[in-house]
Amino acid sequence: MVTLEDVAASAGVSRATVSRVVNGDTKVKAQTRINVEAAIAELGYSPNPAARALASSQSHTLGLVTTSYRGGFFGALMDTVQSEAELQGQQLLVTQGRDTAEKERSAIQRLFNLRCDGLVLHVRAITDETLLQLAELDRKFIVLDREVQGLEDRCVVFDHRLASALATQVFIDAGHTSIVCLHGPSSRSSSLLRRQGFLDAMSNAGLVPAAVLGGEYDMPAGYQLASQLLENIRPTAIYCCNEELAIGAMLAVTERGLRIPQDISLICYDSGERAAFVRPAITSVHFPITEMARFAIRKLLDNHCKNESFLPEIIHRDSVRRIC
Amino acid sequence: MVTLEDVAASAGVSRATVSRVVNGDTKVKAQTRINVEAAIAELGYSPNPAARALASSQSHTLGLVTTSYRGGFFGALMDTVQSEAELQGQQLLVTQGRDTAEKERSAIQRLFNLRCDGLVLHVRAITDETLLQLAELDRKFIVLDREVQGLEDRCVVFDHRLASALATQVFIDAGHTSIVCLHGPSSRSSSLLRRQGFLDAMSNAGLVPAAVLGGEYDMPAGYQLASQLLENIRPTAIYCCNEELAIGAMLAVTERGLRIPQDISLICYDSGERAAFVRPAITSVHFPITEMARFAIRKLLDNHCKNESFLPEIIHRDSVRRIC
DNA sequence: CTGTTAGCGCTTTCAA
DNA sequence: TTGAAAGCGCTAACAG
Repeated sequence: MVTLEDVAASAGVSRATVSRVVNGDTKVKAQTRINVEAAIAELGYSPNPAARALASSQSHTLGLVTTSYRGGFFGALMDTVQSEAELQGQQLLVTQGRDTAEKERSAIQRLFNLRCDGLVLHVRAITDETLLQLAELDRKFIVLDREVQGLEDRCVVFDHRLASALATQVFIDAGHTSIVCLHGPSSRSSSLLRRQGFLDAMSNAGLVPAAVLGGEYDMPAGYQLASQLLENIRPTAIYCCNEELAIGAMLAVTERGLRIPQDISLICYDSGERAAFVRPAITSVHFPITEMARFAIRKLLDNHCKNESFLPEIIHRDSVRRIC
Repeated sequence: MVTLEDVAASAGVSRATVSRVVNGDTKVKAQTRINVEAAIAELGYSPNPAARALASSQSHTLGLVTTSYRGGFFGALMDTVQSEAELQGQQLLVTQGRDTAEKERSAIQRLFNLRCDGLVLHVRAITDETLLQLAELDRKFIVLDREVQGLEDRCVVFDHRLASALATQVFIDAGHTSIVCLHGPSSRSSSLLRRQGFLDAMSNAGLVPAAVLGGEYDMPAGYQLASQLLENIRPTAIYCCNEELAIGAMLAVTERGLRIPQDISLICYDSGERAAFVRPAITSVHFPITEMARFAIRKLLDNHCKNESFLPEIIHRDSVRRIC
């Protein structure tokens, strides 16, 4: 491997000067810079990150802790976070928490031991208290999609309850009265909030839910819940708290020879992964996780970053029928 | 941050000794080891990876280049590769190639510039030639699911053609004669091989395909191809070259009021992500990508690793009906 | 079994 | 605007 020293020798300058041009320091004579750059190109020099990290005590490495790697949601998250990190000249280390507090804690610990400059945390199991402790240790991190009391300035949040209510309102405005809600695990607060938003909108409209069923946030759950539901009742609208649930429900609905939206209307919570790509395309409330992730990275690297707020947005597609 | 030196001072030994116990060197007196370990625990010492990398010229970092982050396949790949890497005490840097040769090349370059000790490449667009050149540069890498002429010892491969033929044979053995094949993009060789395997089995059995349709490897494509198909013909069996395609096809089939497997049987190529989890569970040929990925990491770290071969396996589930 | 001693390749004062 | 020099925290011979 060619080193700074090699470049310095080849360009006839000191190592310090090469370091300056590599790091874009302005105090270098134009001609010197040109010479050095030529030497770099000729030798194919690329700085050794370890040496750089050791000397500067900055690893230029960010960490991301997620709940799991499975599901479309993760791909989108990972994609955005990494693109943004690279844009800012940082590398990214990713680790999954696998839904237990202990694993999340150790993942975070490991990433800090690896000397990450900062972490984006998309975690569920770990307690607020642990997060608070971490903050006191002066660790740099941002919490994605979770509100931690006392750490508001480090949280990038979204109003799931409002978003959910808005989505439900679409059904109500279209004249539906027999509406069911399929939601995720009660162990997740964002899941509870979505369910609550649904209930808000219903009671506001003076409506009683046809049913409210919960399970995992995956396709089989959607399929099963919807199947079980349709054995007993025949609602005109189903609201699904994520995309996987919605696709599972679609399968169950169509399997029974019912059509969407002619017989049953559908709306889901989405992160832009698949709702738009199935047929019929599903009308949804957009959960701007990618925008939020991008903002999280910016915030991590720039302390003066002003807080941004993310508003729910309804995306009208083809899965809602208007009832006269 | 506490350093080796701090630990050495606290334990009353030299830095070399601490380094020895940290690295599991055997030549340390039991009592000394205990003292040092106590000091490490007390001080909460964790080695600085940059210093370690600089001194040893080993980064303990592996790289993974994938085509994309989207789709269930990637999550599974990433999950296995990372778990295995961690098991071996390595971290993992992941980058996506995004399906262009140029991006794949630069991703690989970047990872090597970052001083990764080795790379797992799951790439499509880059040419064999480029890979060959890389090998001559003495870069350490393993190519996943692709056969490169002259680089056989660095490739972890799977016989897609055979696997696909085996899957098709299941239909044939069950008495089906009107079989269609839904395959992926013709730009991918593994996609072509799967298609070819289907044709092999059909012609072996003296059967003519009811249809052979190709498109993207995703759910919308599966939905569209199957819909279009069912407008015109009514086969008794559909073979899908991946899981997404199969789920899209299921949607189209059930939407028409047809049942699986009563009216139409289904088999798909799978990587263990979803075929087992939809209803009915889809009979499939298992593509052991996780096993292959795990092996790739081992091979990367152990040159004497003997080659392993991965055999296709049929997993019988509930989507195939026997025709008398 | 343990300590001493050079570096690894870079950044960063401090002078010049 | 440039160079000299002192580390950053660790590993790896080499002695002892």
